[in-house]
Amino acid sequence: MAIKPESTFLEKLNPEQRSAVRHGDAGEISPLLVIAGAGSGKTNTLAHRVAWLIINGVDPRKILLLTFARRAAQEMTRRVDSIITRIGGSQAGPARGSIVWSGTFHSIGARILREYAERIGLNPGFTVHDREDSADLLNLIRTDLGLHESARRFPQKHTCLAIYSRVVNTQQSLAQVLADTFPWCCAFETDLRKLYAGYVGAKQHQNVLDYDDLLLGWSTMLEDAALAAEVGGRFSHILVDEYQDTNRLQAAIVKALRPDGHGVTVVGDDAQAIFAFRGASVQNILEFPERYDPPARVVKLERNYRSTSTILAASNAVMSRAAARFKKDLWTERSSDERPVIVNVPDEADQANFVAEQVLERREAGVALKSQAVLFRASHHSAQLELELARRNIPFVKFGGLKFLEAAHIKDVVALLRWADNPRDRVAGLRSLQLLPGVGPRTAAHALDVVERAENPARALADHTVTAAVAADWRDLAGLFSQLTSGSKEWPSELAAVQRWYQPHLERRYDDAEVRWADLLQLESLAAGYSSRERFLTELTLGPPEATSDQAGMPLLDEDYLILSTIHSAKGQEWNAVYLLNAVDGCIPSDLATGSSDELEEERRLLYVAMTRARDHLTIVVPQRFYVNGQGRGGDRHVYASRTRFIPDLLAPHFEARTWPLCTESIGANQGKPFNIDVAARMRQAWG
DNA sequence: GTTCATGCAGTTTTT
DNA sequence: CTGCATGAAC
Repeated sequence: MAIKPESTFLEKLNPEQRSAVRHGDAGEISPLLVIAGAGSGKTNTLAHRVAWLIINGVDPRKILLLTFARRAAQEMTRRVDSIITRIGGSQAGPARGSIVWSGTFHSIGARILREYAERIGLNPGFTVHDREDSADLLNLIRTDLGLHESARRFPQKHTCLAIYSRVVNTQQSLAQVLADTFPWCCAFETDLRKLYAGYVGAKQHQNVLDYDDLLLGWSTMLEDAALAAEVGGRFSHILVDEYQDTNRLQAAIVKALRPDGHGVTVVGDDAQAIFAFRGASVQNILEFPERYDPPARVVKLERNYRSTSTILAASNAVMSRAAARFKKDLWTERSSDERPVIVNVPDEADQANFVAEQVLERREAGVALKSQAVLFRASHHSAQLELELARRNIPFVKFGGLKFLEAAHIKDVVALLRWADNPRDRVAGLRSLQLLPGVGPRTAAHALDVVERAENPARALADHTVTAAVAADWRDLAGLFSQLTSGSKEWPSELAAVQRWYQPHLERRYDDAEVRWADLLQLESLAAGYSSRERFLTELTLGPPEATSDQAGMPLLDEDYLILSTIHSAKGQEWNAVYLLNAVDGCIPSDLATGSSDELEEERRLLYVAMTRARDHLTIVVPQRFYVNGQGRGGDRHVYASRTRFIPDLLAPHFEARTWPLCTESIGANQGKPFNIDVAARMRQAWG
């Protein structure tokens, strides 16, 4: 059934890739597992498979493409479209349409739940809470239940949420999760159980869902076999990217949509599993083949197109000391004499200097800033570098870490929109009301009690009596709220109205109001890209803009800028030159993650992921001294570090060792030697 | 009831 | 350094 001209578009693929793309052509009904090593053209293969299906007559509306991150989803649809227009367009006929069902598990879950809401006992107008909102709601419940008054200190709201989330995503019991992952919270099991029961009740009462509910609700509705068949029947093909980072709940969803696995393709690399903290289980991919009958066919992509042979050799060497289950031998034809470099620098300040200098040097040599990336384990590791870059006027964009949306002022504005969207959303309401001077938790809570029960929330808010001191501000807010709930204003001018109202509060609350105002303008231009308030709010929580940059806001797209990214956010990407910061024990592996051997193995994979992002140049920076938070109070907060344990001396031949600053002049050369001047003595002399 | 001052504790990675 | 809880002052 394959048509001739189409085969030519597969010619650029290697035999394994081609075989993955064409799986099913001969009528195979088994699912497909593609084990795709780093840089092996995974995205390209998956995109070609989708394109191949479409060109061969599969309705693009019946393809479900689940990816891990939003960025990956967009990239995938873009590539499928481009392949189809380039190759298939002429003979495949027009109006093939694009992939409709493409996104993260969470965003697709939200869509499905909204669509089926009425049939499964949900209110389709639900709003989605992000992690911060969920933690705040948990905190409210915790206070209501009086749990904060326990003799021992109750776990923090974020910890409570993390435990809850893990229970949901791993489908384990609370007791088990506490014992395995949060042993220090075991004593609170009973109270936590109460807390979670209250939390679930509150969410339902307020008509909000958290991230976990999007998966849990989706999975639960599929427990009904008839409904599962109906939903599953909407898709002839289900493709999952980054399968190694799915959790049990997600695996259950895929299985329930297609119990026999026919038409299911999952792609991943067990060596790059780095999201266990989120409940992901590498067992998912390891056990995938046997979970189906007939078992999945396994195709391995082992040819690496990205990195030079030396970078690949070093990365493989790091991984060779791990117990990988799908054995792969990555190889490449890109030979090179340049080994990855390990640079020893005195401390983090030097690290920042060194990287800034190297980056500029490479740019002089013709490598654009955009083709260079600095990677690090934890978001704050780049703090010093960010200062140094700003000082030298080197533009950069940072991925990972604090999101644009997590900034207090953005949350303020969004909270009001969300509250208007769903007046029962208590977290949003409390936040909005407390923006008014003189309104604290008590006043806000009382008002909300009234508003949420009212037939007409806007009216109730306006009629609510408050002390004279806040009456004027209250009236303004109530007026705005009524405008928002009545829908008298179009999107996005609704947002503009909110901003106008918010501006004086912003100026009162923050010293750096100007910088924050610029962010709000940013938000406004972002908002223009969405068709309605509801879409804006949902999509914003499920797929927030990923980058934050310095105060100037995102550099213009045509500008050149350096990439700063956490290793986690760097997944799936590649750059010509990669610098890895803080390759020391305590950072990689993080000293918070050395508890179990599983955690340790994940840290090793993290290093592997970082190293394999590099095409031509890889520089690993090892500061001899680095700053540690919360180390012995009063004592020296710097610690002498040693190179990460994942690169032991044994692996030294794979790297070139360097020290920086190289040839220290004046100051450096004399380091430690006393100069011929005693400043203290001279100062004393000045006074007699 | 709100706000401010104080002290103490925790501090990764993301949908 | 920040966030959170507590208690005292407005």
